[in-house]
Amino acid sequence: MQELPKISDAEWQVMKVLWNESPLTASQVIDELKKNTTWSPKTIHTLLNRLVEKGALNVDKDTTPYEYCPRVSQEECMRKETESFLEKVYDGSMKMLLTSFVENERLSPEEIQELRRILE
Amino acid sequence: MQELPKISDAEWQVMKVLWNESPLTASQVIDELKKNTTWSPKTIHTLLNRLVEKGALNVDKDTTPYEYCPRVSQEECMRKETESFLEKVYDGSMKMLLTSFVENERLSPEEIQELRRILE
DNA sequence: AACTTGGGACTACAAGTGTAATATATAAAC
DNA sequence: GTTTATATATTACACTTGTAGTCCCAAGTT
Repeated sequence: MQELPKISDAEWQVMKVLWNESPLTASQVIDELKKNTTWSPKTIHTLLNRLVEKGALNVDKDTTPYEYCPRVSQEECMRKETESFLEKVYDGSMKMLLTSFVENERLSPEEIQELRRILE
Repeated sequence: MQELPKISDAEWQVMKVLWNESPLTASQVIDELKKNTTWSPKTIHTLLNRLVEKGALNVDKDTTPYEYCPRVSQEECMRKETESFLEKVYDGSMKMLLTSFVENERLSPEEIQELRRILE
């Protein structure tokens, strides 16, 4: 696959909406984001456009209004973000992350159970 | 405790040096970072100063040369970074993170063993 | 004492980000 | 068809970040 563009924090929220369901028009994205943010519609337009410029979204200009959909896979973006986060904060060590998570008691017993199940 | 300042990617590398050992002079930090980066000493000075402005580092100006040491704990910064990363990428779900990590087979069997041990 | 050098202060500067406002084109309503 | 709303494009603007460069001064060097 191609280069993964760098997606900023605010942009991630937009991408998540479209990864969840697409294609969507700008207004649909705006409606969806109203639930979790206080962003002005203009702001969301800006973010959509930036994401298109970056190659993270595709815009279909043949429809009216335009429709947007992701051009990069959520899995890959997650992978890349996770990697750079782990590298930055935990020197790339998932073990350290989990350790500090457990030590800080940020997991309920049920969650720990679930995690162990995942590791089977 | 006080507000945790926002520490950028490059700044994290500087902080890690000082979390590892402090106080250190700028030149000592520079020497240490030479191992992992190609940054000019000037760049590192800038980063040190920014971190002082942000309140992440303390500088002792009574010594010559100045000595720097962290004012914020690594644990807290890790916690905060982890939280916002998890929120941004995995909707706050450690379970999703671990799941996708396992599914992508980014863990060796030994690592999985270790992780399970941690979860005891 | 003059000269050089390393440290520190201040300055630079473009790209990226958060957060929009304004202007224009187009479609819907009347 | 003209007005009105809506969608799209263009512009704004301060702050952060990466990445240094320049200027000045005190401490050693000759």
